[in-house]
Amino acid sequence: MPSSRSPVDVDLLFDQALFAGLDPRHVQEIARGASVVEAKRGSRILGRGDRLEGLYVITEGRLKLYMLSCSGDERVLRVLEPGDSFGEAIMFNDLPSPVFVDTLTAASLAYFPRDVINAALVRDPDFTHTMLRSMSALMRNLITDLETCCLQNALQRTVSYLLRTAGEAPAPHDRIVLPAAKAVVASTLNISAETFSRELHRLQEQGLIGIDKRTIVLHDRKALVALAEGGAVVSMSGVRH
Amino acid sequence: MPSSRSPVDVDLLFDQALFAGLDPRHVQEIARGASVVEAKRGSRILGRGDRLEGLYVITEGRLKLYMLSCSGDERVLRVLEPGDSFGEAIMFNDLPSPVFVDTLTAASLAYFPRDVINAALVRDPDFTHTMLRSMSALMRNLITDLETCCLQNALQRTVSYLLRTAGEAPAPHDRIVLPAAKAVVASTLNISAETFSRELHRLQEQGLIGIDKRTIVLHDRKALVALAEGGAVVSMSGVRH
DNA sequence: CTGTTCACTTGACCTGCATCAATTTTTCGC
DNA sequence: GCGAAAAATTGATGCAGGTCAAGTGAACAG
Repeated sequence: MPSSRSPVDVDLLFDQALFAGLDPRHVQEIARGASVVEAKRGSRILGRGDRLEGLYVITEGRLKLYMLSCSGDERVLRVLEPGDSFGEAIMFNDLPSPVFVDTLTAASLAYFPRDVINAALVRDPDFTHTMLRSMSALMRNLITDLETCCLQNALQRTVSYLLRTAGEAPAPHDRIVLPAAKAVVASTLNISAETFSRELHRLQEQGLIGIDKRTIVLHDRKALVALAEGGAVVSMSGVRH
Repeated sequence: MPSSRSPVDVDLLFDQALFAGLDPRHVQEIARGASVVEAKRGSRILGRGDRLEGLYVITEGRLKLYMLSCSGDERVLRVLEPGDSFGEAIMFNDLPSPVFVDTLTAASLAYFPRDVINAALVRDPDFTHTMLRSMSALMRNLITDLETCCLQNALQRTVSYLLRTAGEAPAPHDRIVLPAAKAVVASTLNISAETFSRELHRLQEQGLIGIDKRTIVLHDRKALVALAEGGAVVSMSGVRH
């Protein structure tokens, strides 16, 4: 694994969710024990079966966190972006990783050894809470994933994804840029790239969205919400056939 | 929700995973803030959308943690048994619950208000670590669930479940008793009760397992492992047809 | 013991989506 | 700007597993 001992830029850490709002002196202390990892596009950062003695926070670039079936097909769980972290679960219970993490683009990560994290947990109750909240959010996401992939059909999954992605920011946006190739996003939704493409274009035909490469514009939120909840399209001109 | 202010039996708590190995005085302190909840079979303990100001530890009985699709079909995520807990994720990030929890049998639970947990976290770093490890284990389970339901077919899911359930104890056993009705277990595996039944009986025909009501005996671990990994049955007499 | 209800099994059928295959479009190195 | 590789689209086909339906066995109240 490409690694470096160059110190972590403390200012950079303040921006990251895990450290936001903490006592600057504590963050400084944590930063002292961290190191920077630079990786070029397509590198494996973590493999199934690997053990991990710390956790990573992404400061730049994009990675995919995924599983492989024995027959070799890949299921992407999540596209990781700056501010996201991974490795908590593996680090805390000291078991081999069940997932792979590869870079999708050149990326730079901050690595925090277990001891540094543990020391910070003892030192700073705020950090403990942030960590617990962060892990709670991850669990919630996993549950949403399960819900998506067990209780919804391909159309609903596609629409839910669009709404979720659009609605995340404090101010919900109507313009989405897919964080990766359509095939990767499709895998996240546990559908084939072909089906994903078909569903998107069906939505476009119905006038509910606009597609331009990886940018998608929502034209009719109300109708989309109805679709996600299992209703048929009623509004506007489109009819499901 | 049925509730009671009767004090929690401290000795009972020592047995629970979340409190095992902790300083008895700290456990005592936690117990002081807890209350007992008794519920009869079929009660709703937690509903989707509910907020939760604490977490539950099961001391007796069995519960199902599940989701509902908008069309009303149910997907059981986990059957909870004594020693298991739920509510952490909801409590820590203070968002409405995405899941339901109902009792499958009469049950008794210990309820720990958020403040009690928070105080314990500040007081006792060991508890913090236990909590983090426990949440890590939950995340790992969710990932396993996703893996099961996205990357394996019905046969593999069935076999994986049998092996997982049999292998859990420190000493792996060959005799499994299903924790609930077959339909509930099937839902856990995200397959229909009918398919689950068919797969089990196919395994029986091949001599790999024995079925007696809710008790299942593994006859040929090696062959089962091979099946779970996607290979065909080679050993013994059985041939997949 | 008897009727009723629930759990489970088994068969027949059907559909949503994966898969395969063939283009077309976009991206990107040079 | 050109050519090759990667990404995306679109059509045709097949099948795993869901659904429906009927039947059997087990559990349980009275």
